[in-house]
Amino acid sequence: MDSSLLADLNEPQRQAVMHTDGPLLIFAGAGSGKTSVLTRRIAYLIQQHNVAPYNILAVTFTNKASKQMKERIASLVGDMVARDLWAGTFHSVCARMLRERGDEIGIDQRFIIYDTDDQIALVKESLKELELDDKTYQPRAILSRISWAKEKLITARELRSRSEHKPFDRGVAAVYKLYQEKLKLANALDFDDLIVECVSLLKDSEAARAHYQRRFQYVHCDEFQDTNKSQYELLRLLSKQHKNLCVVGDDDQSIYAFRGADIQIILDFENDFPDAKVVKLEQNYRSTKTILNAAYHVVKNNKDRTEKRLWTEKPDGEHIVLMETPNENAEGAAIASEIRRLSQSGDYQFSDIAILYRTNAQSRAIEEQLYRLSIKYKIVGGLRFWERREVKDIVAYLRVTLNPNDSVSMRRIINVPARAIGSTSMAAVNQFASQQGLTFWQALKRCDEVGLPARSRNAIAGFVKMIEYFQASALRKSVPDFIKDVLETSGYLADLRNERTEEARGREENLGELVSVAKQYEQREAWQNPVEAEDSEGDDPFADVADDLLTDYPRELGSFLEEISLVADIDSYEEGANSVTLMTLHSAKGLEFPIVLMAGMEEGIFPHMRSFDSQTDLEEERRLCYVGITRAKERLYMSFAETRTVFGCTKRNPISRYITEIPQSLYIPVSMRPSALSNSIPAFDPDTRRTVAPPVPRWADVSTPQPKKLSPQAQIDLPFKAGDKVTHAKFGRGTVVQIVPDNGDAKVSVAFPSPVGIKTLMASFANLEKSA
DNA sequence: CCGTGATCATTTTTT
DNA sequence: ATGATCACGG
Repeated sequence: MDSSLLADLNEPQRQAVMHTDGPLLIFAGAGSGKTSVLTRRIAYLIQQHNVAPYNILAVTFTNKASKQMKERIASLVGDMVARDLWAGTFHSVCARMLRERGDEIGIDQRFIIYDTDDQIALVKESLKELELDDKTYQPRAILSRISWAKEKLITARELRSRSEHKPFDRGVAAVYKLYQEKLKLANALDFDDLIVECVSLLKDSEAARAHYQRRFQYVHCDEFQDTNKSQYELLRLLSKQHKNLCVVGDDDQSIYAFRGADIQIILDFENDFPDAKVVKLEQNYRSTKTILNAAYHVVKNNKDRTEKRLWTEKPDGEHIVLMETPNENAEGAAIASEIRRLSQSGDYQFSDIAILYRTNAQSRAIEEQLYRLSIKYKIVGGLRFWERREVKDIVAYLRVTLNPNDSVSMRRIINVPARAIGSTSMAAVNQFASQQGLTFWQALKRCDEVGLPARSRNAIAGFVKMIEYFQASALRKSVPDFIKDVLETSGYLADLRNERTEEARGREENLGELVSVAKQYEQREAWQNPVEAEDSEGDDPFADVADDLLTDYPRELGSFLEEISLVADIDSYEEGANSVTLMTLHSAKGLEFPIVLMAGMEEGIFPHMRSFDSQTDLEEERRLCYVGITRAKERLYMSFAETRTVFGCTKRNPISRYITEIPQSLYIPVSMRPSALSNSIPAFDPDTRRTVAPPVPRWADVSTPQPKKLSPQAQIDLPFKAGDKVTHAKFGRGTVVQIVPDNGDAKVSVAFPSPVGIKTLMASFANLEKSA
């Protein structure tokens, strides 16, 4: 067994695996086999050192990463053994510890988790109560400040005391305080609280501290460069007794400073743990020399990094292709046609290809062009399922059923669908509640005592009755059945059906999807978590909550809600289906693809405008670029558009500075544009931030040779010409009258039968299909 | 109380 | 461009 665990490891990797006792810092460059080392190390502990899996903790940032880790460890040591290993995200680990032991610091273990929308709602409420103006105190800004404080373990009180000369922080501190009270009242914790409260638990409860410190003989943390102060504190507390803290990270891939990740933590680790062993993994097993070279030349421009350079035994590989296009539609078209070419060559499948961009908004133009060429794609992120209105509404019903004191969810649904409980009634009930010192829910139940017209009182009484019915229903029904019950009984579905719009149809479908998600959950749980499962990472977060707390408590519903509170976009990403993957550069971290296309390599897009005035932010963006480049195994494309329409107005962006940092010998510029300007590729002048012609233009032709003057049709690849019959989704069949080129797109005039008449449509939006 | 229309701000990244 | 919020009138 020993030999198989260590067999195919290189020397530093082997050292990392075999250094079991004492703190260990592994600098793991991109593609250096980091996950492999981490999983082998854990397997090694179990098999060679007879450590019980129960005594090992592995923390990651995404569910996907932890799931993957569990699977890989299971394949090394067997399912039954791996079951007892505790592997999860920071948030899920903390949530679980708080469910087990939260009562020791006064947390009701049935707490629910508030997401960003809920948080915003709560901040708005607080602002109103404090009579603070939401223009000077924008809820988002307040919230991010509160979050900033929590990540640094700064309490409302501390924030206030250090805000002497900072009027904004004074306001924030006031909101922070009230916000926390409201959370408490709703028996809710926000994302940051999960960590913060867990740290409190370990600090303030002797018993809990002793329990967990004894238990966790070995603590591991993946993506350590992304940890913030509170998370680091948690790791230190957990590993304090046995002092076996193993962290893996890469300062060059730190891209989450905006949400509190502190790169300094990994850089200071050796100071905090003077006896730490440090291992550097610098051999890359993923990318070609060209790609690695490019990545290095970009990231080396950062000042705040430890110098290191990855190397590989792989060949030089293909040149990077740099594509210039007139606008974002043409960029999408160029990407799409290149993807088609690659797949037709037979060397690559769609699933080998990823398109990465800085912001989600960029995906639309690309999607349209992929769709045009019938290239299958899937998107990670963007409009998320769990954030859709209808889904959130129904989830709010579930939450209220579980916990009627969840004020945010209550407000959300009390009049959705409309049941004649408007703001006047709400205000009255609210006032009554604070007068009598009641919760909102208690006040609702006693609405007869509120001075309201009978009509309103009846409406409220009906609502209260409905919720009470749901509470009973939840106890005897399975989660999916219960959700169906809610959909019907609340009238939500009926309301939706009445709308008879395309949009409502879509919403209805999403709700159907919600039911099937619940079904899947139910099946998975039943299969994975036989009733006795005690400490298996079987994901019933209520497994350890004292039984007396749970009488009359629909625990299945509770754990379902927990699971869906902690999902990330990337968690739903699965390899397999043969389609191109589109996602943000952030989501791409940790993944790899034979072919990567990075779109929108322009100043203002990437680096994003918002980072222009901060050196730190620009360096973070640069690391993001590094992450993007190093996702590629074989071929890398970068594209930029000469003009781009953002917020409805068209801008001209200079080429990204990061491209200019890549040695010219590594890439081949390609112009997808017929205009005269295309004779020179713009180069970035760091002084003026403008593009200038390079000294020696080096041109290669596009894969399919382009004529000097491209007809607009060919340029955007329209499958029809004047005189052809086409079909439009709304207007039906018509005849193309005229095609006028329009800056990489085309205006197409189509004659439809009356009463529609002649319409002029933008080709890229109209989705015209040629018909016989 | 509810729906409509106007105005407005918004878009970086996410557990 | 799109979506959210707000003011007004039914």
